[in-house]
Amino acid sequence: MTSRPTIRDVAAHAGVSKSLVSLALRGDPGVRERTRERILLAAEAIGYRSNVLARSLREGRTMLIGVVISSLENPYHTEIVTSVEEAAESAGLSVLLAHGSRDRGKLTGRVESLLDLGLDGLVVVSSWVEPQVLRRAARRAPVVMVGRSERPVPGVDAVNNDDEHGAALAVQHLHATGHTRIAHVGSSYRPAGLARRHGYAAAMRRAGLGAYVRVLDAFVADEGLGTLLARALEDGYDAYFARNDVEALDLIDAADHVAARVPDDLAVVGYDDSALARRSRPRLTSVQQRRELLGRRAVDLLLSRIDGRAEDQHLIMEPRLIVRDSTRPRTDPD
Amino acid sequence: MTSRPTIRDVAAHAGVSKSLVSLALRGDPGVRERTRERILLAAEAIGYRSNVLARSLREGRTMLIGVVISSLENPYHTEIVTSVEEAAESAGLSVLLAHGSRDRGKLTGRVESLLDLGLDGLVVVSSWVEPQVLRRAARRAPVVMVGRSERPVPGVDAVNNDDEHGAALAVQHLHATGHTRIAHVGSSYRPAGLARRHGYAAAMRRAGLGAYVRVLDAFVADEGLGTLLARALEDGYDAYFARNDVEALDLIDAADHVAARVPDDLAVVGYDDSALARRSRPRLTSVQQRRELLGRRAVDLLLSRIDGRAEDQHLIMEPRLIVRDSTRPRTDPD
DNA sequence: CTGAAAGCGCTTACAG
DNA sequence: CTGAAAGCGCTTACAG
Repeated sequence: MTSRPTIRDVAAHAGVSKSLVSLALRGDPGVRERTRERILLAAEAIGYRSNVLARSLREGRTMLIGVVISSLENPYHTEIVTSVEEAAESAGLSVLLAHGSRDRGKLTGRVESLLDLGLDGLVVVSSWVEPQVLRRAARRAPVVMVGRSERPVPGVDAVNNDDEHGAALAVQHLHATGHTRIAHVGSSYRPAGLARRHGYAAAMRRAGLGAYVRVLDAFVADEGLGTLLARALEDGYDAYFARNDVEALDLIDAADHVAARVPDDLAVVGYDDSALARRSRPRLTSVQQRRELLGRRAVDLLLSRIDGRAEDQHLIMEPRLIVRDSTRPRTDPD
Repeated sequence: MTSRPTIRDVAAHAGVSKSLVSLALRGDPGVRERTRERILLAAEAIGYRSNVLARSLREGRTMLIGVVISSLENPYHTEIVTSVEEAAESAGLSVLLAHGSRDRGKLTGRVESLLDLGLDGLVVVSSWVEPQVLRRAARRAPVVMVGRSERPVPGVDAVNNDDEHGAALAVQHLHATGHTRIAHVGSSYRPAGLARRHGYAAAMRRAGLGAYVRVLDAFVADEGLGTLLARALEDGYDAYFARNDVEALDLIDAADHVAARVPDDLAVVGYDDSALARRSRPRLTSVQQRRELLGRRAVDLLLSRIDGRAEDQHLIMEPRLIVRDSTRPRTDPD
């Protein structure tokens, strides 16, 4: 709280010049070991900490990257944040986190203010950031999009989960465990939701189940999920692939209300393999995105861009299926 | 990405001096309106953005505060973060968020690196930050602790939830809905957990139920919660107050395994009123901490400390009980 | 109302 | 190996 000691104070305390202190602190080989030690001790003694602002101003880079997420309430996103942080840390970068509390305008504001800080790069883990905001941002610093944006933005790198394939994994699993009437639960028209829906329909057709394609979309139907489910059950649909874990749990809840049991009466597959999936009853079979990889790759892209790469790069990561209790075990042919 | 325009570029473009640009940008009344407009237009035209680093270096304050949380996975904490942000924003401060992913050493590191950035203040929403780290931090910038730290730290302000009272609310509610054998579920020896346990025991005694005080502590007992619950049910315990929502849901899960129904066979009260409480089955009765207030007060404390307040301040906020389906409705005397 | 100057704390050539 | 100097981009007195 009392005014912070500077390099000049260290110099005075160690009886050397200002610049020598700087050299010693950053381990320049041209400083005699004994001198260096004396300086380090002096710094320690007066509680000196390098002023990051001043250094950044001088160096022209901050060693800071920003991460933007829509909301802290989405565990899938926060896990990606953690993996970005780990990768950043091992590259010597610190991470500043900003979120928009599900508010698009606020999100834009947070992006701008992060950039005003003079970040070295930005990782966006939110499909809600508008393309033109991304575009503008990319003119100020390298930007990597994790997940889909509303549309591809030139100048912005991306690392994506293969949502079509994730949906296919779910459909294949349900099919292999004896189901044919497999419905999709999803009321989102965001990029990821759409990709999963398309992936579902395509996988159904590939499995020869095109005739059974059915989407429970509470938004379009303007009916409760419970009503939609009851009707689907009547029609013999005993398997459901939900757009994410939350919708999967909502479905299980609805099933409970009509006394249908999971997985005996209906099988359910979620998406995201979130903490919810692991702790729900029954534990949820779910498509898992490789979060730790997504984060690491995002930082890689940032670093190579900072190093001067000019062309855009888009990475696609393959998800995998985690089987738990909300679907039947695989039926061995006998 | 091309080198950022500076105040000097704006000056050249508008045909005025560097300092005039600065004055105009910050709305100094001594600049003629027409001139100011011309300068603003010039800034706009060349895409000028003030360099926050340079300004902070000059001004000696960053208008940035840091918020530290243990982990992004705790929704109770992230909601406080959001409320801190809102309060900070209306005071013209930006928030930098750091978390420790449940790792104590990492948490310390994050605190240090935030402070190295020259923050104007720090809000700590984690009981895991060590007292000596808090102490050291408080010498560098104002620090406010939200929630309990392991012990009070001189120089650090605090805003707390009244956990003893929260526990009492739970006990009173269970008692008022016809229960007398009320057990506590909690295996945490962190500050908040201890306070809730003490509050529970005290409230039981005040209600004349001291003889029924019983704690299901899977950690000390070194037995599964299921076993502890089964035994308690045998002993007639039909009401449970859990240290937090997660433990409450674990209990409901355990009850399910022994085919005991909530709230018919046993009533359950959680703590935190997290998103989990709202979406579980049955919806959980839970003690709610006033998150939005906690955040606002924390920022108030920071601001008054920045303004020079010297003495420490500790605020205590009262929680309230949110009644849902995991406890019986209040029994009207008839 | 306007311009030249100093300085925030740091790092990096550049002479010694 | 060491010291004096310039400059990162900004703001604020201080003269005009």
